Amino acid sequence: MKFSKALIPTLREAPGDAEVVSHQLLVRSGMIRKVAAGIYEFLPLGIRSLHKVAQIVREEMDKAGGQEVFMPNLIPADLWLESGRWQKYGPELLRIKDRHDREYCFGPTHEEVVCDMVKQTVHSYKSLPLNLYQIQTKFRDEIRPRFGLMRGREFMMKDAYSFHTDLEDLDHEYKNMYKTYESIFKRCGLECRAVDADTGSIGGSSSHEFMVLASTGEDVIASCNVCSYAANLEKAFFAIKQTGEKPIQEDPQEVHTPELKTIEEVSGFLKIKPQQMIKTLVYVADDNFVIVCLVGDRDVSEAKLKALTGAAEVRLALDEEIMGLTGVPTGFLGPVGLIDLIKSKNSEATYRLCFDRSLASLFDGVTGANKADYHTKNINIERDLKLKNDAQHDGFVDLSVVMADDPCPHCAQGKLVLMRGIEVGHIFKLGDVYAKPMKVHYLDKDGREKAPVMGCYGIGVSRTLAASIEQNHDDKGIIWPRALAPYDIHLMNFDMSDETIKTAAELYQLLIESGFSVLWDDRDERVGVKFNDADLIGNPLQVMVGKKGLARGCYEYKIRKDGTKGDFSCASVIGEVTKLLENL
RNA sequence: CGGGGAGUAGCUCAGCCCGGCAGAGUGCCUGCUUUGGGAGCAGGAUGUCGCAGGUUCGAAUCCUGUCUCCCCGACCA
Repeated sequence: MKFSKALIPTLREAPGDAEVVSHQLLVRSGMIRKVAAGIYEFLPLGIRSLHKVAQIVREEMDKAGGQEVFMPNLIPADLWLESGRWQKYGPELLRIKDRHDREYCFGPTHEEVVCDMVKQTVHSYKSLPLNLYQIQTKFRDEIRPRFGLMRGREFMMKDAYSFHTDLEDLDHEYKNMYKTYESIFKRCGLECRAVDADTGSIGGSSSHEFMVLASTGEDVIASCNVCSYAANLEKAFFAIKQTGEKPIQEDPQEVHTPELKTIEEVSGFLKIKPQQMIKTLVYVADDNFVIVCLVGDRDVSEAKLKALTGAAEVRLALDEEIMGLTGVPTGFLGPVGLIDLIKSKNSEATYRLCFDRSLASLFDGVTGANKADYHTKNINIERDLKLKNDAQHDGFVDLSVVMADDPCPHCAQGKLVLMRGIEVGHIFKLGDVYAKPMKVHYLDKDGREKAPVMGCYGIGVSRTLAASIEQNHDDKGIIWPRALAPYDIHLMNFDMSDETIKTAAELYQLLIESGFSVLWDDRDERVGVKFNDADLIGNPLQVMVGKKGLARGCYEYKIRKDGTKGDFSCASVIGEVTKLLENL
């Protein structure tokens, strides 16, 4: 492509609404433009790179036995009513009516449609297993789209759905997809990590996320510095430290703590560490109270709380609600005697008391005395709460967020390190949670009607593009790996003399005929302008034609990634270019 | 939805407090000069000052309403 004919509106400055570097560079390099919040158009350069990601995904999915299909993104409400998600899904689901007042939604995901497809077409175990995938635009009406392509409302996604006769076969396909995802992201040149993930509201038994490590990532992952353990913060847990401390065995003792409500205030006043305190928080999970006790310096994971209670929404209780439930002002609650207190005060309320695993290694703790302005010292879990100091005990549940340096749950030596990541892929074992309500079934060998077990596997195609830039850029612009670059070669002529232009034109033809994709900056611009645009756009290899080089019988080149410059003799250019591009 | 901020030339933004000809830089067009890392000179085009209403002789500027966008939070396969 000749630059002079191409629509490549590069910008010197990034638009003010672009916050993260991938968004800034995608806009500045003329790849995308915003049309509305979270909705972007792809210009010629952008769509080339997007297609590269899609093509890698397609090739690897096909290699893994997937079959490409294409489903509508306008989906009749009937299908979503059948699965029950029409009611369950919130305002994130964009609903629309046609001229006959029939209801539809824009597909944020396609379990319903693919189930319908399989229901209509598969009737025998002989047709299974199946892995059907599509690469298509999704729409989710996100509350707050942000960060350009990283969290758009409309975005390109590869979603795959597999159907199996049994769980064993699903396990096999899950591993197959896991490996396929590793190959896909490797081919995209991304440093990627698979982590244990929360299955969230989609349900199912097992789930991994594929995370691109980047400081601008929206997710936090915890990983072990010794073994391979890695998990999303929503799911990560830690090993219980065996402190070796023995309880002093003194009797619980009330201490006067006037107006001291927070962990910091009380621990400061009593000159103890926050780790020595038992924090007691009251949550409202849908319409029920859940009282969570955990070690003072830790935070409750609302994701884990949701998973434990099955609630759709959880929030901290208001001060009035806590007073109404317990009669104790916020800040002075403690687990000892709390249930009796609630029973006497408020027999109507539905509530639940949970102890986080972090408490399993706590001795001689301090907690609220369940009356205003008093705390209690010398609380021992085993003696005073009748819970064993042992995380395996039923009385403890996992409700806290891990912290940096927590001991790894999988190996003896490791500590957890926290880092940020961008979720580019997610794989799930779904089981029959969609197939059952959608009445998908087939006949097995014995002629019995059965529901297939399903897996589902997503890749954020447009997000992968953004993630690549987050991971590969410098202050000049994008540094594309060759696999995703819009063009292999960015050709420039240094002057507009007849000889230089003619030589450049011949080289341009030769490179194309040799199978390279070439963007030729043939504009009558100064060298600096061309270099700056070339660095901004970030194609892996720049090739320059100019009088000085030609006088030596050479073309010049620069490798975008590391700035290496050099010459190749005009005669051997194809061999040299081939060699250089092999490593880019 | 709560809190904060912004909408003025393609882009970045000034002007608004204190009402009085619509601005700068960059980009764009023309010409000349220049040409190895965002050149110089000269000339030129470009605006529903987000939208609607109000106050006023007069509104980008003051008032009211509204829409859009951004940030933080809540939310989120």
